[in-house]
Amino acid sequence: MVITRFAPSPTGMLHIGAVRTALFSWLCAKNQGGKFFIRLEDTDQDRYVEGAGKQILQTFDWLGIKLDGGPDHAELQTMKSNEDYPGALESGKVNSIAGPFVQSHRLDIYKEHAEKLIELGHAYRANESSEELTQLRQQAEARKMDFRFKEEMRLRTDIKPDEPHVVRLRMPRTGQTRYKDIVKGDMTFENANLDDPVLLKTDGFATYHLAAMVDDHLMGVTHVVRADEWLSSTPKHIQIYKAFGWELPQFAHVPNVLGADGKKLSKRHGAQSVFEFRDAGYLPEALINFLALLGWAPGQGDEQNVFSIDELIQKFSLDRVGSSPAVFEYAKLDWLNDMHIRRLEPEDLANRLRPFLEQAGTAIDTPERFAKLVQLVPLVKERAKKLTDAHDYINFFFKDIPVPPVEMLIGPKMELHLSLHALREARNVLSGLSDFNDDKGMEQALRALGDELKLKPTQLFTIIRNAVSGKTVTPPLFGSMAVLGREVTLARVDAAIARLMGG
RNA sequence: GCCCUCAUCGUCUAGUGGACCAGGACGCGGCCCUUUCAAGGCCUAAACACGGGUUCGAAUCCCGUUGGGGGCACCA
Repeated sequence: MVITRFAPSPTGMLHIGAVRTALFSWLCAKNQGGKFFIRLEDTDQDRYVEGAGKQILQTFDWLGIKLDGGPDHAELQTMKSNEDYPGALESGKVNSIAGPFVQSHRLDIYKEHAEKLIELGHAYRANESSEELTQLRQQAEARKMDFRFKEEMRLRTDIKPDEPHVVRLRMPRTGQTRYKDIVKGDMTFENANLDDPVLLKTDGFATYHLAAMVDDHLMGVTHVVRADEWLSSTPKHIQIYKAFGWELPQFAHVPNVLGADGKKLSKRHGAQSVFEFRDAGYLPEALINFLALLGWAPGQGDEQNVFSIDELIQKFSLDRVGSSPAVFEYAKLDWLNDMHIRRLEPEDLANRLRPFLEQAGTAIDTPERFAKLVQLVPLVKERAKKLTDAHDYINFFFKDIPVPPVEMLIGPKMELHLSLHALREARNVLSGLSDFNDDKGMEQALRALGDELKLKPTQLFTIIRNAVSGKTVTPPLFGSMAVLGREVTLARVDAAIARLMGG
């Protein structure tokens, strides 16, 4: 059984690059029919940011990523600040992965394991002050040497368990640590280049190195999928596993996501959190599709670009993840968003559009209005790249429009009186229509009128469009009038005729 | 400074020694279609970072250079 995890620290908004790492981790598990869970790594009390845990859970909710394990209400409520979130799992797990999933709830476990390592001779207690260590490091640097803990520091046994101290891993000083990374390939590290990491801090909290390894082992993680920045500490982690005599998981270090300038993604590159993408009108399906393509491609002659989430799960594999950093570019995201918008069923799209329309000032607050929206959806889905684009196309269906100014009602290369005449004739045709819902019939009739008046389609239709919508850019005219209905359409045409007569 | 790592069109990528004068997608430009805006169809431009090897033959293997990214904490 494949088990993967995403283990962020609640130190702020989940970065879009981190989301991609999480996505790969999740896809890896789901592709194998495995499990995926979230663990909150809140072992650094100083960096903790209130509300971050909640936001992380919310992020996965919005993305539609279901967890097989994660912090539950009880755990969330007892975090440094109450992080409870309605969408959290009831019991912390749905698939028998052992919790708790918040590291501050597992302090005893880490302590116990640190002691075990001391017993085994793979770790030791130390109590140099950070000032002392800083000084030693500076001295080493001054002599252009790499700082290493001295042997006498690594062999102390005089520190009592009850006095303040840290526990450090005693790394091997010779030989190499090797492993095969799923994305980076064969890795070799000279142990001589590595120093002893702190496992347990003076405050009793474990560091990442200890906590994450102990948890991954205890929780049965088979594939450690994490960001590139962990690559160089992997040999330390492998030594921890070895010290315990545990079977090694597979490691996969996924490369960073870069901004358009080739630098690591940061605030000045625009959107950071998925919430910003959500608010900008992106679909979770599109974001996931886009993120998946950042570093992964199906390959083997498969040139598909647009993937549903299920297709991604089916085709994804970690060993096809590239090992070089990828640049985040909005153009393709926008295109994918467009593609995914079109794939949605009308009702589904209408529901997703609703909050954006309401925010833009068009309330969809009655069943009638919603039904109208659903009717409209086919007319706008090809035109909207983002959910925020729809409002401009559809607002004139939901509210009264001011009578357009005279200039707008004069057709291209036409005179006022001719435009007026054309509009009157159009009104006659429209009012004579037996079935106003039949946009094809409507089109036929109006085209016939255009021929009769010796007007180009553009000329006639521009006048009608502007009169009926008050806009120069709209969804297809005939479908629009059909949705607008006979009454409203004719009223607007009449108002336009009156305006032209006045002018 | 030291360690690790990466390098194909502007961007995401396919490519695992001959099938590659390098394929796809986005974007760009053009044409067609067209009631506006889109969409769609067709077409064009656009890349193997550089220098050395190895080999009959290299985008693919090796070495170096350059450039990018990451790491070197009682942070994760």
